Amino acid sequence: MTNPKQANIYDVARLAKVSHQTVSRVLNNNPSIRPETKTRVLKAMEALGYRPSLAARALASSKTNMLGILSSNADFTGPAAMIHYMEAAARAQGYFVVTVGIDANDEESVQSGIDHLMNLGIEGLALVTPQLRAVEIARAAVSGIPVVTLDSMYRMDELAVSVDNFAGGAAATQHLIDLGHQNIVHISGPQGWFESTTRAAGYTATMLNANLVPQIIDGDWQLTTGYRIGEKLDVESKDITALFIANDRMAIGFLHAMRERGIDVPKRLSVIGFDDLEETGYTSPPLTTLRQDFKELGQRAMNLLLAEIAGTSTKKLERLVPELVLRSSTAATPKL
Amino acid sequence: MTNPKQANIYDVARLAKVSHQTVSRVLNNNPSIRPETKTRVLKAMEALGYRPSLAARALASSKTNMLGILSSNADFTGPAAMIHYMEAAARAQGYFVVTVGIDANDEESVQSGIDHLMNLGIEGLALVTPQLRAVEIARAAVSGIPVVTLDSMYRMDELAVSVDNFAGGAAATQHLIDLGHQNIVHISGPQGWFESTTRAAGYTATMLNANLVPQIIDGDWQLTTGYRIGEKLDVESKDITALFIANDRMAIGFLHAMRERGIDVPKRLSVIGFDDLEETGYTSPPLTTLRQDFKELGQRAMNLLLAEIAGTSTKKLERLVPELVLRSSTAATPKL
DNA sequence: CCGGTCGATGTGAACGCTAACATGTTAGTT
DNA sequence: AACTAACATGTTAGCGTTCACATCGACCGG
Repeated sequence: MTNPKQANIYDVARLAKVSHQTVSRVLNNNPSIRPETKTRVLKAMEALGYRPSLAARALASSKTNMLGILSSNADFTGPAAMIHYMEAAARAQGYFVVTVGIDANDEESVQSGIDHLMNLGIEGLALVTPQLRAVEIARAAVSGIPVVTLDSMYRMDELAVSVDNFAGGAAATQHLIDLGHQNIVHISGPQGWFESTTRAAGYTATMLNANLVPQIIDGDWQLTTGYRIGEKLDVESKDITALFIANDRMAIGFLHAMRERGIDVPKRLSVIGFDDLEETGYTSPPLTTLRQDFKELGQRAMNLLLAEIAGTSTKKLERLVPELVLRSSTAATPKL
Repeated sequence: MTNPKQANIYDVARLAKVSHQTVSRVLNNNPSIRPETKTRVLKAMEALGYRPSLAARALASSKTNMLGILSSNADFTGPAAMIHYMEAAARAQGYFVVTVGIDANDEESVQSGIDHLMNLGIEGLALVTPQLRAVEIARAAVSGIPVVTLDSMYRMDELAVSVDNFAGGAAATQHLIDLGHQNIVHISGPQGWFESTTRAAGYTATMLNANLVPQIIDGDWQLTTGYRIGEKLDVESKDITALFIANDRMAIGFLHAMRERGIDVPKRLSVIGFDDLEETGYTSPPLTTLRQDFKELGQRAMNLLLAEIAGTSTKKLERLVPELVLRSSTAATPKL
């Protein structure tokens, strides 16, 4: 278990009776090397327990093999799954992923996070920060390396992968309209988030298109906020029959308030959420919602970034359409 | 925006009219350097937009400034929060954190994850893998650097931070006993997990201590499993009045089943969970549970690791006691 | 007023690799 | 049989730091 000094490329070369450069060639899969020589070198490496020094490699080739992920701390579930799959995709191609968590509302925090990563010499960056402002700051602070944004608006000149939140918002709204609802309220996410504004836009467009009046209540993704809005929402006098709530966490809180108030979901009131958290299959009633595929999202984002780094990039944008998951929180309007 | 070649230490030296070594000294806060010279160098760096090359540094000093986190993919919420705070703590001390996600049930996956990190030359490793087997493999595959385990069993010779799951299991059980329950069932986590066995042990010890008979049903952390167990649990003929469920996700599923079956929680049946997920405040009824402080856990683990690396380590073990959060899913036994 | 010590800075080499070019060897062409 | 192309390998330098040691001046005590 003692550590008799890590072997280097010269030690391997000596043992294999070749030059260090040949060892380097084996390391880098240089094609012009005799199979016989290659095995000899490989064996020497094995025998010495040789591990190439990434630092030396990075220094000599100015390729760090490092990627950065900037991740905002809010809402752990979605991003966490995405990052998990992004890391796997990157590692499959030999890259290391350094994740930096930031407070997206604090510009200073975004800046220092980016600085940290730039000091590392990352070759590419993924932004898992759905807050508009954070993405702006980050993009401005970075230069010379490709940046992919997850869950953002579409800009043709930048790499981005995102759920089509507009389509999702529209689908949710249309689902309620199809059930006969007219008085449909939307509880949105906080301002400054891509998802908020796009989902709300999908809702608004669909409502207007059906000659209905959009009504939006500002939310902030929080479970408690869904609950509080549920506590005091004047369902009766306004005769609201359905709600599209911008995320499942708020919807869970809202459903709880309805239960407490004895308002029957879905008989009296239909509720549809967004995200398809695991627990939404087990709320009472189980929540109808829109599913986002975080795994797919993460993998595609990483592949986009890797392709751009490798210079084999063909497309810049990917867009995933969320899928309607029908459960028991929506039903035909009670007014029929 | 063009990149006229990154400045190096010699460029800075030339501009500041000092030797490159003096620049290096400024970089490393060497005390024996005149304040005047220091500012001059600092100014030169500023002017050139100088960024030290981590690769060169690592090569020359054999200090990579990298830490690894091995994280199993199951259950994103707890680990994700922990990792977030661990990264922040590490970054505060200038370290970079590379997180590798693994499938803890696949030995191959654990091995290759560790390999990846060892190739990087990490100076320390944190294991966020509550599966016994994964921790064993990881510890065996790593040598020469400190390793901290989160949520593990206590071994005096290793760094570890953990929630005192035994105490938590005991507290949950005692709470139910104090309410007058005698026929208390425990739904456990999967075998092979630290948390599973220790929580169950806390339950068993407390039951026996009160001269009650422990009854354990094997679970697996999954929400659906809680639901399925709830569907078919013979509450009536066995006259079960209370359950201690090893995590909140299963408890949420279980509560849902009770609702469907018309079994009143807590009047007929008391239920207590473990974790204090955010949504447990909004289940019906709100769930009594034990809270784990993931932030604290993550920070302490990282500080332990950093102290060990720095050689200023004083303690090896930290243990946090989970806190009982009283809500509405437990009540006095109906048989009084 | 001279050797010794300390503080501030400089010099050369080393870290472990890749890049660029050089060399030698084999085989194909005429 | 000589000439070249292509392959396989070797040689030298450099990537941007830190490390170990050398130097230089100023200050101190006897």
